[in-house]
Amino acid sequence: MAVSVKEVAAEAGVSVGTVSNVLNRPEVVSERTVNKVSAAIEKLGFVRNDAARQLRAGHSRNFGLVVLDGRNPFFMDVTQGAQHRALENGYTVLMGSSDNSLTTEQQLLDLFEEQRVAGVLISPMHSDLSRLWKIREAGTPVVLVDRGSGDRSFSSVSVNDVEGGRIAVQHLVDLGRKKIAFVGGPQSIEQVQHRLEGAQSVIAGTADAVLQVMPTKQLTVLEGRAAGERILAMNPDERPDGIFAANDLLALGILQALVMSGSLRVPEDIALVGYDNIDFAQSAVVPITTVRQPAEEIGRTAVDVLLREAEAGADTVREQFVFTPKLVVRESTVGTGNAS
Amino acid sequence: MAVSVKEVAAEAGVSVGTVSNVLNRPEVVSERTVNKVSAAIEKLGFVRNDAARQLRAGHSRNFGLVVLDGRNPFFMDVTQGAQHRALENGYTVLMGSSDNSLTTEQQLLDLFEEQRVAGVLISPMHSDLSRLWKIREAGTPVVLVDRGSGDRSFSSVSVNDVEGGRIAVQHLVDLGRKKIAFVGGPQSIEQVQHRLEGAQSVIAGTADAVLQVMPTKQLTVLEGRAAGERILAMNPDERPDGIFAANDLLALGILQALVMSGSLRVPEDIALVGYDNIDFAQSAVVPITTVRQPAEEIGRTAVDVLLREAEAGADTVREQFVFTPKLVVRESTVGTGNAS
DNA sequence: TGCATAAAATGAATCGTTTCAATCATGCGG
DNA sequence: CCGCATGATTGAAACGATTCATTTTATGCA
Repeated sequence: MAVSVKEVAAEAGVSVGTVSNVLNRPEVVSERTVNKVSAAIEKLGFVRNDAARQLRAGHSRNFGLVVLDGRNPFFMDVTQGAQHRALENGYTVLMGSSDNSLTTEQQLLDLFEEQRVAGVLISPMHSDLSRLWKIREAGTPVVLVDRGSGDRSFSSVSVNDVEGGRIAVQHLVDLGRKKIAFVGGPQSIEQVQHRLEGAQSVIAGTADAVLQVMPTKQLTVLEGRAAGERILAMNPDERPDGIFAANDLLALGILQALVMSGSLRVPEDIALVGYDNIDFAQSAVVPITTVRQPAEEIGRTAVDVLLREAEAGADTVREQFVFTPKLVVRESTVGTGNAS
Repeated sequence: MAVSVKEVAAEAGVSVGTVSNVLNRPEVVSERTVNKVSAAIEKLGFVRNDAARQLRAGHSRNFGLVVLDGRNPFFMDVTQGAQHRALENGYTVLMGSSDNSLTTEQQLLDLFEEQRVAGVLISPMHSDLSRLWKIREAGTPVVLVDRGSGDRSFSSVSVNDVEGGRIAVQHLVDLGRKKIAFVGGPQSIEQVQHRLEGAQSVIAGTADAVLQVMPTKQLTVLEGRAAGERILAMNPDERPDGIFAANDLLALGILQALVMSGSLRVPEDIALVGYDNIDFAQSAVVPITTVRQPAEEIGRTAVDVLLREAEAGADTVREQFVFTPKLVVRESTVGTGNAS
């Protein structure tokens, strides 16, 4: 059923080696032969078997990408960026979502190892990177995405999350909000941890300001809604007047809860800041002030770094890219022009 | 660098065939040997080379999935559903987005062919399915996703888009809206075409009702915003009082434009219906009435069908799944309890 | 203990492509 | 017309897992 080089060779009256050369280094074979072989390929509908190719090569031309949440538009954008840059260099990207599950993360890495991916891009769930060390020792380059590598032992492309948390909460404080809530979790996610640290640093430096941490199990709209309910149920005098959500999905959920109740106005009663600047943040009930991360650029850069590591082999210099986040101010903190 | 069965065999003091048996049919090998081999595998850190495996097998354990827009949450949900069901059966899904480009669609299919995927799931861009015929003739099962197969020559898992368009516009008409606009495109996308047909059928059966078609180049928030601007710029007496957008992203964009202008209220001046029921539709400025498609179930079902086709080989009965869409009413058409 | 039979283990052949040392053809200067 | 350099082509080996016909070992029974 499947046509192989052998049959192409027979059809064109040349050897298999020549067919392979036509495929991979046409410059070393005479024009007449190229034509003959091309015609045979066309006629028989030959399609190269990638498995055989990579068996010989020892590795594939795929990169493996593990993100924390495949449904979060932020990671979709990262993926998009990575996919494009990879394609430009003749690679493809296998994307998998760990979905908050360590088991799934492991499974994906197992899969990638079996497939002998040319490199791994990962936004790891926690700080135990031992598995990633093993993978790299086996010869597969690894780049951390959206997450720095504390001791610089891995290349990484990330955003300064502490700074992001800082500017978010500084913005709230500048608006006169003193009772701030940080909504986010799990703490095991380093990004969440860092954003919280940034928030705390602002509070520490501001008189009268207090921060209460409201943990969530995940970074989803649903969890956000639950957090919103909790805020609504609070005693009015302990209720925050400013909320910093660890990402936009949470913020969206919180906003939904608040708006649906009708009893608290955003931003008048509670100002809300999210994180990521996903497209949907600006089309929310109340457009959400957020901290922008250059998602596509992160994806592109990560692939660039990976390509360099793959090129250089074992003795690579690790690269640390850290982007600086930017505040995007919208109505969820400053209100609309007409409504006070 | 890479450990192969041969080395495992040496370490365990058995033959390569036995190692393979331990890996694939442990029931035929004695318990003692299984233990020896397992220990060797553990010790050497052996990871099966999938390329070699699938070279022998003749095909991989991957399915290829081509969606129209990888950033549309609807397709993300379809992908998620497909991925889960595939994983349950020991397969993985390679997802690619054709991004409105025929060339990209072709490239993805080329890639999938080279990778010898075990099956193709595709939401094709247009009605020329000749390429898909070829793929199937080469022995790879193909299932159409979110799109029926006119002549039933392919298995398909889809939603009745004509019905979807019908209930959307019927809803608008029931609310007394007579000047309806259909926003969507390109027409080459069959889903768009069908939703429009459904809309037209309602209009045809309703006295005084008129439908104007506002074509878009893509189904994105950005295009939606542009369409919204066009509506704002219209002469008030030719402006529609009801809009049916071909998907939620467009609806979101339209809503943004209308709300930002401040001169037209939704739903009082213009009622708006979207399509897909993506999560973000309900957290929009004005929560959007929409037509729900069971995205994850579509993905899951598509994989089920593909598995059956792969199982059955050439002489398969084609299956046509058609889900019925459901209207989800929100404030963008009926207003809030308190306002009006 | 011997023998028939079942269970377990073996290893060579296979999948399709790429690589590379070896061979063959071509053209050119002398 | 020969020798040689250059270019073109060849074909066998290799990649690593799986398969299966064959051989070896174990088990049960008389």
